[in-house]
Amino acid sequence: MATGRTHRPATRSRGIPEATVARLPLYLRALTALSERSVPTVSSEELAAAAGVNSAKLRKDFSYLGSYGTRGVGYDVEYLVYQISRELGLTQDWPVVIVGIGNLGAALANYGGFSARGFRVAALIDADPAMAGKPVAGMAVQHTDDLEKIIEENGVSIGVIATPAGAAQQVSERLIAAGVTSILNFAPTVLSVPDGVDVRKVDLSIELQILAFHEQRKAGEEAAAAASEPGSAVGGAAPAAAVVPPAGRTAAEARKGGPEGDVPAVMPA
Amino acid sequence: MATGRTHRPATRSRGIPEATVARLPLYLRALTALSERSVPTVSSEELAAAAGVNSAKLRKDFSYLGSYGTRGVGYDVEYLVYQISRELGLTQDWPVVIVGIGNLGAALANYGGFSARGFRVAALIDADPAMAGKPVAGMAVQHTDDLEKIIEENGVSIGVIATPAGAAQQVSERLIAAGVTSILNFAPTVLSVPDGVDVRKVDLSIELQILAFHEQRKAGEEAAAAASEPGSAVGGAAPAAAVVPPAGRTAAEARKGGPEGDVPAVMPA
DNA sequence: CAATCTTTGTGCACGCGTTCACAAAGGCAT
DNA sequence: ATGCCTTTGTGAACGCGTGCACAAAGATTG
Repeated sequence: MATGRTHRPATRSRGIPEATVARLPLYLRALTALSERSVPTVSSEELAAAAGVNSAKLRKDFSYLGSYGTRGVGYDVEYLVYQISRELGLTQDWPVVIVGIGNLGAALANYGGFSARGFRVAALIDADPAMAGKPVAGMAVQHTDDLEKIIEENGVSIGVIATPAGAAQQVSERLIAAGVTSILNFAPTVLSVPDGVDVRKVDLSIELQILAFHEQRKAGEEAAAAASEPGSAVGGAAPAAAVVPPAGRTAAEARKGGPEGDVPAVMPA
Repeated sequence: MATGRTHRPATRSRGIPEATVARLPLYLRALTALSERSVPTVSSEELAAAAGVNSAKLRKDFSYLGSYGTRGVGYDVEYLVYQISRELGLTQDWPVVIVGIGNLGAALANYGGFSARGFRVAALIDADPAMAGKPVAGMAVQHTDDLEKIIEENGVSIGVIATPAGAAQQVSERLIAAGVTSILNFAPTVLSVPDGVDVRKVDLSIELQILAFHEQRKAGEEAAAAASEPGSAVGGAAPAAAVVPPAGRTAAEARKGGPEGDVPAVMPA
């Protein structure tokens, strides 16, 4: 289609919706699996099933990248792998540093998924002098003192923070000052960074808490179906109200009931 | 406001938007920190800043839970901690099992953020017989054979999968058959589960790929600002196009150019 | 007790993302 | 070459989430 497309680059190049970008790695993974099985083409329906999304959504996502795909046939697997890789910037090599080599940092260093996708762990950095020099994932841990030097010498622009929460902000500032412009943060803190720096956060306990919310809702509905006792219906198998509300309130306490009226039941008089 | 609230429970109890639920743990963390510093009250503005969100959004989020908060003053920290904990189901104890005790599984087992939030690691399970009995995080690893028994005896409803991708689907099926209804999946695969089972996925490499996309865009814009050479502008410091497009295409290849016109430059004739 | 000041709670509008549904496009069989 | 059949690409409608802006509520001060 080298014919009628001279006016769209600006619209599309920066116009790929964030939600679509977040799904591209998913498609890429599914396509890679198909590629390894030497499947030549896939329909949007098949690929959508493999990636766990709606086929219409997948087609719209691909439409932002361009018109790859042949009507009546589907998409060429290899070609699409290449296009998505290129769009995501995976046709080049991204050196990353991991800061904070505790349990999680070590797990990340050993994680095969990084190198498989064009990411190269350039260095492991830790603040503990006792860690310095120790081999983790076949690589010697380096001390925080050399952070700036490491970033600059390796041209690192992506940093992974796996430190305790208390150290994260300071580490991020040093990383950014040294030239890092993208951060993947595993520390349970909100990082404040200047404009132009991207931060993505992964918080393991948050995910569990979201699951707990839904789990509780399921249990609550079950119980509500059996008996509609407002005081003790919530919290299926495990004993509810292991925590009592704090006593630090005075006026507000008496005034406000819980949302369902089940709080008074567990509130101390 | 204890007066006119007799018709809302149904609207609210199941009406908390998913986006709000996902932010509650964030608020909870910020509030816990304030609580430890013995701060009695916070305004929506302050709390929003601490949680890294917009204050209007925070107030709207809280409004789904009920009318906690006092106009002119703010929110009572302790009271809010309790309300959010209760809403998230953290006032009860959730036993979880971790399946797959590799680097990541071990890191999760050692992760303090779980027990701090009402989650209790009930068991560590691995398929490798050599792992069985080994202590990880002060707990003996158990073999997959006993998975069902462990789930039932401990009343586990939340499972964490940290196995290789190939084993994840089968593990999930066994977990679900044994009674688990919520799964946190770290394996890079799409799990297909029956209705009523919640799955949340965390994929470390996907997060990095999203960062790489933005990183590439930054580099591309920089380069585009300097020179507007369409063939080689993309890919700042690192050499672009380390991967060449596959040769498996015939007709489609000639027909379709890249989105910016930069594909022809790296395509083999 | 009245006036003022602070901060919540929310109605409203806007924009993004999702989904439906279908016309256009291309392969394939006859 | 023609018609049929499959699948893409996308216009349009819908719904959710976000942010603004303000009225209502309560504390506080004189």
